[in-house]
Amino acid sequence: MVKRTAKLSDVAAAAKVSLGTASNAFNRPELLRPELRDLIEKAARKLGYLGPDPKGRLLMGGKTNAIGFIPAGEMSVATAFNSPFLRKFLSGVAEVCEERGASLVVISGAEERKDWAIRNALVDGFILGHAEEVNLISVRRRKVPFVVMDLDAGPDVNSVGIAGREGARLAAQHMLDLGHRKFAIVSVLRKRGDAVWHSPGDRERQLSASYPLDYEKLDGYGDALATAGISLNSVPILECYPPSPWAEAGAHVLFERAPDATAILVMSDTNALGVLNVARERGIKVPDDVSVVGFDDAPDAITSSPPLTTIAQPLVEKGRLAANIVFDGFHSRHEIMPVKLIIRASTAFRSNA
Amino acid sequence: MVKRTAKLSDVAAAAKVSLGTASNAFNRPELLRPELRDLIEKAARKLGYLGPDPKGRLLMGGKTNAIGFIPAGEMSVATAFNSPFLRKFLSGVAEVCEERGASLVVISGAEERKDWAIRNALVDGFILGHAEEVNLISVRRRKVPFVVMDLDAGPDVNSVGIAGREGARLAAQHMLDLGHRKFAIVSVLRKRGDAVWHSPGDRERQLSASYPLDYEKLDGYGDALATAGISLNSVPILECYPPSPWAEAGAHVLFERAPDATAILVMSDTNALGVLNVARERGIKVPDDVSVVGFDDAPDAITSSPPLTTIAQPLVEKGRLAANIVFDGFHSRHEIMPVKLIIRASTAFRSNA
DNA sequence: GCAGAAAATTGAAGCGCTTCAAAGAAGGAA
DNA sequence: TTCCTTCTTTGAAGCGCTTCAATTTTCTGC
Repeated sequence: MVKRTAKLSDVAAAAKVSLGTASNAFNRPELLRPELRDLIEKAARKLGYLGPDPKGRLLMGGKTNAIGFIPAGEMSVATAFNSPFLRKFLSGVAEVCEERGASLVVISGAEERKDWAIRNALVDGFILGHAEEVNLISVRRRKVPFVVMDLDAGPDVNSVGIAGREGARLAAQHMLDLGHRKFAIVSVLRKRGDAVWHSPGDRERQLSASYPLDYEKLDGYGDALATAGISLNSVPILECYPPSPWAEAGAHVLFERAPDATAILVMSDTNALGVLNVARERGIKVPDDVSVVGFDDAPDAITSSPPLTTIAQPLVEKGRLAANIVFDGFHSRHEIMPVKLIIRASTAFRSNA
Repeated sequence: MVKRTAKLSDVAAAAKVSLGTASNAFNRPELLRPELRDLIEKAARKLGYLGPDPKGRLLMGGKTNAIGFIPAGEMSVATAFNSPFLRKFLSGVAEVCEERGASLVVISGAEERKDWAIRNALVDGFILGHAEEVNLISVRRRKVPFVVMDLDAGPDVNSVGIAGREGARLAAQHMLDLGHRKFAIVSVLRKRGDAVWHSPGDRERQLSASYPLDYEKLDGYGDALATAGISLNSVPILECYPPSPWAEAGAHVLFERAPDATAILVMSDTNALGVLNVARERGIKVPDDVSVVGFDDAPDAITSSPPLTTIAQPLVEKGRLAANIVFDGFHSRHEIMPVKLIIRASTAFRSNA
């Protein structure tokens, strides 16, 4: 005899009150006479009833009191937690969740399972790390508010991005101001894999696995270089997957194939830190021999050696904004957050060449 | 005229099939004749029906396919994401979630709201960062599997801990082996606030806001020191809240009040890194003037300068184990994970005093 | 002690879906 | 043609709770 766990109706019966009253006893106790409340509580205790099951409540048009975060592309949640960039972003999201008394659901699972998870996640809205086609479709079906990060996915889709082109322009301009003329770019490879090298000169160069934001940054670098008469097309580009040890492997490729570059423009701090480490390893002095400028201002950009010059984006604020948009149920907000150049110690005047 | 969003029964009606069949069309399509299935799909499309609402399914005894993580005590989720310790632990948890196709819910909210969140979280189980009385009660009510970290909360409660006493013993013994005889201990203050200083000599010394694990470590230090005839009671203890800038503030207190200590035993790497930073700032050379040993082997222990000697605990494995215990629905497992001494560069032979 | 207002309780109708025993159809063997 | 399988589809019973209009009880003031 498996005795089912007691439910609200059992308690109501035991206390000889109606189901509605029993419900109120737990949710709006101020509505009933104290003595009745006691009676019900007593009955509940006797039956081992532990309060309303959230599953029941939910159905009645209830909120789940949680929002979901979907990491971009094939990124695993474990990777996400380890990314300084996402960590800071997520703390912004978490702050808002906390303020609103909601929980944060990190959706995991690769490919098909992820899609299933999106369709079934018990959340009131989503933050998409980036909009993959598939996910976007599934998210749309849910008919809940959502926001896409770093990508304009259409006028009817909330998005929060940054002034990527402007940021990149600032980074490159900074290098130009320091007298640099020999550049190399490290772009972000958005899927796990070996770094991809793009030699200068090929007008049709296409990055292999990049996001729109990465192209924006490329344009921004180009904007600045153009003012000095340098064609973006003459600059080599390395696409590199940021997590360790890919960043380091990529950095080695970089130093081997572009040994004469004195200014390295990196689209992500994680990659930039990899460059710094490998430079040290190879006896290349930063910033004496080579200057490096990153992007994002991840938390460890400040503690690296040397501390990294980078383009800061307001990561925590970005997370907060995204979360608030979802909680407030907006439907077509497009926010672009400002960026700024943070000069630390990884850039210096070009040494006399 | 607000037109309610279509539900499964509408689809069934439109396709002139029973509710049950409609349900199967979406969940076990192989059960129906292909043509019927098409019919239903067509009807669904026409009505703008986007597939079964997870809320409905849930009620039918369904799993939520998610487990919840409850940060210890008053720690905010934002803080949790920024703690190197928890980050690594959580990536272990996330790995398992991913393998099992489940999501990870990070429960937030302070005090009362948190309790509400626990009672209402849509999860199949919990991992408790630490067992606070209140939370434990609420978690219990949920009648779902859960596991408590770093604390034995009773025989019927799953727990995953580490060999804290042994680890601390190793740390202190290492210092003894290096010839140190003047110690200071930095313990973990488990609530936000200024560091608390405990002078040596008071036999009744009670830490003010510490967890059982912290006392275990204290015992471990004591075990080792005893072998050298040093009484734990003669060693000053600083209790310090680990996040920045408290760690640094605490470290200043430490150096002011225990200027003659040459060996600092720190119960958390986060605090140890604070000590390292402040030492540098004050011109104290580590490990030449002072040796420091941490605990946890947080990710940044390896990149600090100098790299931190510490007691490693298998954080990722710990997260994995905890998650698996919850998913597998165990009820009284008590696991203790091993620790080991990792010698890096923050400890050295005592300089001739 | 009574009418009317205020407070407390009830009951029934869902919320949207899954499940499962049972009924119905279609197909084969005799 | 009839009986027995096997494959499909149905129907009804929940899952556990909330809500709200309607009803009943209790309280006020005179």
